[in-house]
Amino acid sequence: MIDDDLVFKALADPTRRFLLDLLFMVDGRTLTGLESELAMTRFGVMKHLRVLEEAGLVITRRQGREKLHFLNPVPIRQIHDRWIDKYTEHRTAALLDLKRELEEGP
Amino acid sequence: MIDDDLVFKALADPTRRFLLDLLFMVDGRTLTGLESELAMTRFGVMKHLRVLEEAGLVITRRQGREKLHFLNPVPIRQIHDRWIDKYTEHRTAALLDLKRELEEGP
DNA sequence: AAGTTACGTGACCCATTGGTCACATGTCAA
DNA sequence: TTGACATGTGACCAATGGGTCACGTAACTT
Repeated sequence: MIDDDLVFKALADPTRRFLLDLLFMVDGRTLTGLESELAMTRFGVMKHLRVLEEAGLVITRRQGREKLHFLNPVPIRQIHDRWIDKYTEHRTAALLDLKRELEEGP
Repeated sequence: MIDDDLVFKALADPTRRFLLDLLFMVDGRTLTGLESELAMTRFGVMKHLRVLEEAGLVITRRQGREKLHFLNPVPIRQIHDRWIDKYTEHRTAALLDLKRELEEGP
């Protein structure tokens, strides 16, 4: 009941979700590299990355004077498993596939 | 980029997550019924349910003077699909199964 | 050694949010 | 129709959180 709070709080901000999107596309990026994609100061980005790291959504590795950031998908999967049991999983996924199909057209 | 923000903001609060847990166990509950399980005023619970409803995580149906609340798992599944692609899904799920097994013991 | 690059810390300001209360509306039962 | 029950609204207060800045440390380069 404690550490999952960090995960949800971390995901609550759109900037942090965008950072996860960036890492989802290209993993192992550096702070200044990520900063260049955002309309924000380096300090703001650093704060957000720190929140993501403390939540376990981002894993870091130091390399010289650089700090590399990697996306960790495990907490995301845990969110899924909390409110979707194995029986309704197929149903929900099928519903979403149908929804996407209808929105995208033929 | 707009309505998914409501979902994540809604999930950011522990009380609201607990409300989802309650609905995950017993669906279709009423406001006063949910209030009795929380150490909070009815107004606080009402506010939280409103946030969940606007996010689409809870679907409601009026029945006389009562308002029934149901859990909607679709947005949860969408979160999952955003950062876990189909290729790493099995790997992540297997990793979590292993983690649970180790924590629960033999 | 000196300059440059990359990351880090603490304090500060403004906006948002969780929670409560006084008050109000609608609905069922006798 | 009177009273009890279930839900709603608006204002209000304290606390949290996003963003910036001045300043500081560590590492690569020449």
